Amino acid sequence: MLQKPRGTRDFLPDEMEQRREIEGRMREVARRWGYREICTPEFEELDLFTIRSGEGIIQEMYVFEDKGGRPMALRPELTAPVLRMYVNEGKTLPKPLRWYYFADCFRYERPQKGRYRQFWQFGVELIGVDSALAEAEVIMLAEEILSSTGISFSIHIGHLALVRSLLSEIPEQEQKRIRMFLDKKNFDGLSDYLTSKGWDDLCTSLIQLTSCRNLNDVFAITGDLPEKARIGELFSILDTTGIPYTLDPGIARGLDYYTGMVFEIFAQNLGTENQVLGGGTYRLAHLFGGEDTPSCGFAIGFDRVMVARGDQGPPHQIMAGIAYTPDGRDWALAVAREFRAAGIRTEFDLSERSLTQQLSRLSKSADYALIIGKREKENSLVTLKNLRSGIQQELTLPEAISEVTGSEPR
RNA sequence: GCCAGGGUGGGGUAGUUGGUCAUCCUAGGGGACUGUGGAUCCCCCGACCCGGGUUCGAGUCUCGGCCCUGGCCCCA
Repeated sequence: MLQKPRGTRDFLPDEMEQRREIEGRMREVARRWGYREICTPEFEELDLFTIRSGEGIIQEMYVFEDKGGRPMALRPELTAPVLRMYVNEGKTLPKPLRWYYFADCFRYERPQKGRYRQFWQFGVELIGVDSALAEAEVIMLAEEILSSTGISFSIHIGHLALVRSLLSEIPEQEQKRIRMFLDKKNFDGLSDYLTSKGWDDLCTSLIQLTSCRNLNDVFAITGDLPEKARIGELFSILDTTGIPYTLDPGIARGLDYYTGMVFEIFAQNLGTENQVLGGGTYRLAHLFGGEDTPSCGFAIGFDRVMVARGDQGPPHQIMAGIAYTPDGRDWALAVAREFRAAGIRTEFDLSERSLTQQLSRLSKSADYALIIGKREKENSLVTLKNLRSGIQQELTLPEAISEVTGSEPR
């Protein structure tokens, strides 16, 4: 038997309805904040992804040649495509741009809990504005979107300038290494590494810095920085709004294009892959041939949010089923048409069996049964039976529709 | 790429030191039942992940592969 490709999933209706429900909540929050949806191609020229991340990521991607021999890749993420799109078509639009996307991405990696080879990201990009207020907006939006999904999470916010200020004397390559240790909170590894390089004196201050949880302590270690006022303003805005967060100067993010604020959000109820969101302030447009443009954004791992929620069952929708005798079929078809026109989910019996059997089937899935036979047809009525209470009544079609429409989901 | 544990009908399971027709529950289909449901009874459907090896004989032992779950690495 054929199997689905490793790391991919099939979704049955029960799961799909839950996913659409959560996706819808995320879209709604983004809409209320003035963000509008965009869409980019499922695959792009390979260069788009290697320009920024190097050739090394090729082995983590689905790469192929098209029939013209052009190197292509299924998108492994959406920030680069969105910024490519901005450079191509968005340059002349009034700034700032508020865009969001919900789309699938592909990475050739070892599947784990909350990590698949095809996965969905919900993300926003705020393009063309460079301010503490913009950064605060993005963080607040992230908080509100995740809150709407009902999961529990914690927000960690950092700024790359903080660690960088202590490393100004260190060559770029070694800085990167050090940031990796800090990001993982691997202090032993850090200590060994710094000792081997003869920079022992840095170790204590770096560890102290990444352990700081308020700005005064941070600046006591770093001293004055050019970004001090900007950082102070960001956190002061966040404090004003009362949004819960943890200051975390150790956050490094994996990529070089981040320039300032960086933040990550972690969910409870997940395994090792517990990060559900990552983002920050970055500059990417100039790499794709555009003007140097400040941007800020984040991406949510949608599948991880769904894992963190757990299976809560699909949202209930009122359903009516139509059971009929052969004499009533024409009238039953008309009734079904009217129920559907009124927005009611309505299933028409296809078994052509006895009423007993039709009702038996309906009792498992439907909230209401519409029983239609010769009598109903002759009087242009319907018999509406509430399958939960067992109460049934003969009604006109409009009466039946308003009875069903007015009922509450169980 | 690495490590550990797994893979028996659609879902969940039993299967002894290798030895009849591979167990049970559930789901699904049909019937008893052509104007009133959930119950009951009966019937049906349907599985040893794939391939090689050992053996008279493999669901069971062995090797390789595939896939699943979790962890490492990585994480744009």
